[in-house]
Amino acid sequence: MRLIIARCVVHYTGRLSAHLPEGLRLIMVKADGCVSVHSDVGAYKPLNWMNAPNNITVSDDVWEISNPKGELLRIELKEIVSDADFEFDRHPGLQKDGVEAHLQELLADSPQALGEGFKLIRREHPTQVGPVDLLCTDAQGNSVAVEVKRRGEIDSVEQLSRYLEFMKDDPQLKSVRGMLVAQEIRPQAKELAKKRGIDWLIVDYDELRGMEPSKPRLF
Amino acid sequence: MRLIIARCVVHYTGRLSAHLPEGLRLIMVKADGCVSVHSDVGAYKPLNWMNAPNNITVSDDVWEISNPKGELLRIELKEIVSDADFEFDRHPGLQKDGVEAHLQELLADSPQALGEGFKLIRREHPTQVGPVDLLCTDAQGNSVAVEVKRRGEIDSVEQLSRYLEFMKDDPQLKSVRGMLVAQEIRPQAKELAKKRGIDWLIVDYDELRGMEPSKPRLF
DNA sequence: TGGTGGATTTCGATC
DNA sequence: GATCGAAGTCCACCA
Repeated sequence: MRLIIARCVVHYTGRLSAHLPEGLRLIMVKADGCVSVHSDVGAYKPLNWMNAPNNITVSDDVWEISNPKGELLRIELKEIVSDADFEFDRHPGLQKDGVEAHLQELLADSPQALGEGFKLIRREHPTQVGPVDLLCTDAQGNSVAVEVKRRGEIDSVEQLSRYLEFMKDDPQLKSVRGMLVAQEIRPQAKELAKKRGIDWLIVDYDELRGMEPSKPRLF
Repeated sequence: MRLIIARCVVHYTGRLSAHLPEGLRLIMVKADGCVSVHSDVGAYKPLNWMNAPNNITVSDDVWEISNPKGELLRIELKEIVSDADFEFDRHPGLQKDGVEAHLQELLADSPQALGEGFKLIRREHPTQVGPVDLLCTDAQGNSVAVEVKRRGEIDSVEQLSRYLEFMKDDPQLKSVRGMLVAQEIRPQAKELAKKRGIDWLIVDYDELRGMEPSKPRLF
């Protein structure tokens, strides 16, 4: 990884045009050819960037980074304050816990959290327009298509609506209804769900993790 | 901006849990207290990060960065390869050109670009599920709900469909129809629009910029 | 290779 | 502070 602190002017043309007037910034060049320009504010987003694969040409104090999509990043170096290169070992992967997949897993283990008498029929139930997260039956034995999200938004309701549109034609299923389950649901998503006759439920991740599974797990 | 190259172990707990085993990485600490951890791959995303505002406590070789939302980033420094600090001037802003807001503005100025006899009723017309970008009338005086996008995709059609779903219940509006306007529209979005009876129109940004406004602007 | 859906999305505007 | 939509979103997965 090469780290350059330099006074520079930056231009990007591609999906839009963006221009940075002269100023002191960090230019980061990674082992895979990625280039990013950082200011001294904001942890996440660089001011400008070019993801790999890139073609980098350097002539005098002008860098031109281009990619096959026709995007171009042009960096004019006015004054270099620092220039350092470091050799990194291959990065060991990042381990994550608590994302949607895990939430779905917990609910599959404890379908009673969705409602009394709920039973899991199967996970990732296929439809013509994609898999439904959880297919359950309620206490009355009617089918319930469950869409699991970390955060429920309007798109989640749309997605579930599409599934239901197709599932209602499935003679195997008995009067299927939809349920959006998330740790948090936006008001507009609730509005739309209501209009579409879709139930919604807020669940607590930590609470779920502490629940007794309806069936003991194998590990 | 402080740049540390170090062999380190990182843990994040907050919206989820994430763990990085020991490895050589870049730790970036910005003037506003933002902290990010970068590997040598990928321009855009840090492996871990904490956006401002943060509380940073350092004891020996362990950094603990916490924020008011209860998130915690813990960095255990095993070996420091490099540690450098730089003073940046205040960042001059990034200028962007060609984004959706600007496109909407141009179309509001020149509604005739949408069709002969088109007139603007208002921008950001509210519905229960969000505001419609432009509400116009066509030459016949019928309402047209216009969704403006840089790039029209399936979601854009879904979004416009939702608006229409609610607008059709509005007695104020006369036989409202929808129109998707973008610099580029995906084939699948055109398909879906056609199926939904929604018109679509490709507009040229530079051409629009050169158009005579239907009403002169005040600046 | 293109489409789809998730993300510690982030970011900005608006209420 | 909450909410909502855009983003040069990025990214992984899968057909």
